[in-house]
This record gives sequence, C-alpha cells and structure tokens, in this order.
Amino acid sequence: MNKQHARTHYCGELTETHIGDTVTLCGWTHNRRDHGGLIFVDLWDKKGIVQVVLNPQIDQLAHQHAQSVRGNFVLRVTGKVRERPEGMINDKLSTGKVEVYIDDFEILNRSKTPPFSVWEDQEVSEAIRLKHRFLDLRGEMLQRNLNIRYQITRKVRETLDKQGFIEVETPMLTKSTPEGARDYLVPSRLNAKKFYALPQSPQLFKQLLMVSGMDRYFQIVKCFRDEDLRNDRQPEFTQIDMEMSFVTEEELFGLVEEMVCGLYKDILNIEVPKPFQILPYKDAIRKYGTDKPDLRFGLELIDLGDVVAGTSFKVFADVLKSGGQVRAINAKNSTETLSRKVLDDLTEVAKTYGAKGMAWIKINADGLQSPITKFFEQEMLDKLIAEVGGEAGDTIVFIADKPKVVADALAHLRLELGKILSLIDESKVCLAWVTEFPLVEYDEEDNRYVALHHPFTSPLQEDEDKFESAPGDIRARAYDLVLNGNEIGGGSIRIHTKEIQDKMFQLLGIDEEEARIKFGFLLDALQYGAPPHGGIAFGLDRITMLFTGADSIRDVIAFPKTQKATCLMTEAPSEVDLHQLKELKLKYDLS
RNA sequence: GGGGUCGUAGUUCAGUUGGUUAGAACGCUGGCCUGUCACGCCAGAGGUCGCGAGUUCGAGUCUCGUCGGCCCCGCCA
Repeated sequence: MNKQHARTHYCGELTETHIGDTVTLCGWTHNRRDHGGLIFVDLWDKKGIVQVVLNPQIDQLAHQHAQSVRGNFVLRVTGKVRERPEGMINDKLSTGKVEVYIDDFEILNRSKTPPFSVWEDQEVSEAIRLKHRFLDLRGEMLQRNLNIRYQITRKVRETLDKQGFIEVETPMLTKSTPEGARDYLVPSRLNAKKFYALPQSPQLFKQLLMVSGMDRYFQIVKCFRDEDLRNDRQPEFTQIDMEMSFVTEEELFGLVEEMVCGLYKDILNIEVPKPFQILPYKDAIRKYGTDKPDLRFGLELIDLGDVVAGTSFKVFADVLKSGGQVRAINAKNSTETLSRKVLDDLTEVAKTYGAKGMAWIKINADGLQSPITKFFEQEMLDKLIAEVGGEAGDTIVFIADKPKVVADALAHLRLELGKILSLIDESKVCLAWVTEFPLVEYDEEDNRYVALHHPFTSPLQEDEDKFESAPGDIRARAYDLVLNGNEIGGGSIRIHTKEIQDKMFQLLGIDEEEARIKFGFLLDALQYGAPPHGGIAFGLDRITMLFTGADSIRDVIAFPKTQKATCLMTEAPSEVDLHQLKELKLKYDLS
C-alpha cells in the first residue's frame, strides 16, 4: 500500500492482449457494485471504462478499503488482468472481455456527490452543467467534441506548415477600430483615459506581416466582439486566420480546398470532391435569397415580377409599383404536408423577417386552393403556374415586399420547407465559394456607404471606375466559404496601394484626418512596398460544431459563456475593488 | 432594445377547478448480499415550489414585477 505504483495503462485501453499482465490504473469511479463479499468498480479515464474486481480472497485489505468508495472517487489500483468468466462478457465495453483483479488499492481523492450524474444519459439543465463545467467536461460528449476540435487544429497546422505558412502571434491589447462590431475595451493604467481594445480579428496585423515579407502567415487565434450572443456566436471565439502574399483567388481557393478536404478525410473519413462550386453573390441572392445557401436541396426562388405585372391584386400591384418584388417557391409534392396550420406557421416565419404576410396557392388534384386566386384573371394564373412549373400536389408560396425582405423571408422559408418536406440529406457535404460580393452597401440610417466585408477589401479591377458613379455596383474581391448553409469562413484580396485605400476611406466617409488617426500605420505601410496580398479566416468553433454535429457552439468550447455573456462557473464578469478603479482613474457614471 | 419559452427534493419531472401533511423515478445515507455491469433486497434522510409584491378565508396553481437559463429579431465591418 505504501509503495506507489506508476500508471501503466489507461483504463479504456485494456484488451485480451493484456491478459496475465499486472497493471496499474488510475481513474475515477464511474460506478460501483458492492455485493458484500465481492465489489465491482467501473474505473473511468479519458480512454474509457474497465471493470476492476475486489475479492477478499485475492486481497483482504484492498477489498476492505474499496467498501468506502463512492461515485467519482479518484483511485489508483494495481492488479492482474484476467479473462472474464464465461457468460460474463460485457459487449457494451471495449474492455468488456477482461477485468482486473486488484491486490493493491488506493483512494487518491474522495468526491462529493456531484450535482448531476456525469456519465448518465439524463438531460440536465444547461445552467447547472455550466456552473459545474469541470464535471460536465468529464462526460462523453464534451470529451469527444474537444478531442475533435483538437484534431481539427492539429490537421490545420500540419497542412499549413507543409504549405510554407508560419504561425505568428499578434497583440491582444490593440487599438479600437471604429467600424464593425462593438469592441471589448481594456483601460490603460499607465495612460489615463486611454483604452486598448481586444481584437475583433488580427486583420491589420496580418496585412502588415505581408508588408514585412512574411509571405504566408497563419494563426489560430481568439477574437472578441461585444455583440449579442446566439446559438453559434460567443463573444470570444477562435479564428483560423490566414494571409498570403502575391496570391490569386484561384490559388487561395485551391489551398483552402486542400485543407478542408483533408479535414474531412482525416477526421470524418469523408471524401469531398474538389474544386468547390463557385457561386457569385448575385446568383446566390437570386436563387436562394441568401449569401449562405444550403445547397443540399433545391427549392430555388422564382421571380414573378413580370408575370404578375398589371395584376389587380392590390398587395402585389402596390409592391411592384414601389420598386418591390414578388417572388415564390414551388414546394413540389407538398399539398398533404402543408396543412393550413403549417402554412400559418410558415407565415409567422416570414413575418419574423419583416414580411407582412405570405400568399400561397395549393395545386390540388381537383383544382386550386388559395386565399388569393380570386384576385387573378385566369390567364395570368395559368401563366403564373406555368412559370413556376406547377403540377398537381405542389404548393406555391409567395412573398411580395422590398427586395431585401423578400430575399430574407424566402431564404428562411426555403430552409423551413426543406426541413418540413425532408429534402435535406444529412449525409451530404455541400461546400461552395460565394464570390463577387458588393464592396459597399448603403446604410439608410447613417446615410452613408458601409463596407460589406471590411474597408481593406479590394474592388474588382473592372469596377474601379465606379467609385464616383455607382459605388453600390462595385464588386469586391471577397469570398465566403459556405458549408451546408453555414458561413464557415470569409476573406478577400486586400487593397495594397494607398491610392485605392484612400478612395475606399473616402467612399466610406472617413476623411483624411480620421483615416490617419485610425489607420495611419496601415497607410504608411502600404507606401513601403506592400505586396499584393489576400487571405481568409475560418470560424473554428462553427467548423467544429458542424464536424461534431453539436447543437450549440457552447458544446465545442471548454468554458463557454451564457447568452448574457456571463460565465456561470467563475461568475465573470464581476465587480472590482474600488482601488483597482482608482489605479485606472476610472469611476462609474451612476446616472 | 424587442418577441417567445422554461424555472417544484441533489437531478429529471408530476402536481386536477385555488383547498388537508407537495409526490414519483433516479441519485444520496445506513443495513444485507461472491459474478454484477442501469446489480438486487430492506430501511431512511432530503423542499425558501427562483425571488418580491398583490388578489383571496386560503396561492406551487391566478395577476403584476423582478432575476436567471435557452431560442429568435435587431446587432455581429
């Protein structure tokens, strides 16, 4: 008992090949079954579970000690691996053909009864699990997810290393950027009234590294954005961030495809075909209403503006008159599934995205069923149905509104219909590049153009003459990688000349002085031999979600935050001592 | 900022129209048990019904507020 044995094996690794060996195992008590004369303990570690047997005939003392063992106690045991007696094999365990007869038994630590059963299937409220995250992490799902997350970063590093990238760290305490998301601010003690910001991304630093001749940079790096959380959004998240000099879109796409296909092959053993589909932004919006379409199924959007032009149906006519659109989806073979109730629910979905309503026509075997057909002349109705390829069994759903509302509502209706009609093949992997995003977009509220991607994105060369005439029509050399309807990465070829960068700032309403204050260092750098360059950043958390099938980003992060951006375990954020504030020369505004 | 939903033993839940002492399962504690693996059997402990007001003779149940978890809109260059 006094002599400490070193661990020789992981619990989950023992197999028939170890029969006869004397082993020392360390782990947690997963379960115990005390038969009085004979005690079984299921010992757990990260590799799995093995049954250990305490028999007083083998070792009286060990058996006696084991009587006080409870769940989650930490044990070190030594004993001989034996084949299980006939009929005693447990098929549910990978170690189920063997068991370990213990002759040396030590309780390394006791455990309070945990607030929930770590290894049991029972669903426990997330709040309790988050408060005791260290216990939840002992569970199978999180062990697996974090393992896959690590496999992804390992493979990314391996691939990029082979391609000549080096990983460079960039500052966490940096400068606040005016555009984009809200910054997390850090007060500077040595510089009163001044603040650092935590990076929203290492964007500018990686561009500067290109000016420095690093040629190929990457970093797996935390980024911070002080915005509201979602299912797939945390205030701190991790990007796989890359930048390359003298690169073209084609070259970058090829490299990324290599990496992504490698991940699928290595981790999920799935062969994903290359190259990925390229889908210009304009086409994506036209066909799917979104820049991140789920391409695993059809249900494309159809524009009916021309067909219904001149209709007396006031809803459509008014929308068209004010520059809006009438678009539709033909849900094939859906009249049975899309009951009145389901259509009402879909209407609510449409309303969430700003639509005032959703019109529909069911093509039943015995004729049309619809609240709106009575407003149409037969001839227009025939044309309409022909246009959408309507046949018996189909349901046509319409949204009429401003183009943005129509696209938004129909994009989400399309996804809902895909789910309801079971059109989504979960085994499919559809990856596509969405390209040619608009460079800027007009912000009605602020009365100015804002960058769609970010202000350092290069315009398409052939559109450069539109800076004055039609800024909204300038296409960007920007691209997103979309996986089954999820944006998993995005990037661009950057502006590398001061002239174009100045034009861009001008377009965004950032005057010379402001540009100098905010981005002076970048503008300087661009004048000292900045190479053409471009890059991309991937959301590691989202990729891991998709690879693990996790329902929430919290399930792929070791210590995540709640929807109110708090940590239930550490109780961050918290109040601080007054003297800390004094040192920082900060005080509360109590108003 | 807004909408929705949930909150009752340690955990997951039930709790009728507002009515006696708030129940079950698992877990936990003690006892018995040499082949179990969701061991079994016997006994037991365990409750600020999230919190605060209000209505009522009486509130887990109704009303209002508030706190917290989750989902969504806005937001996320």
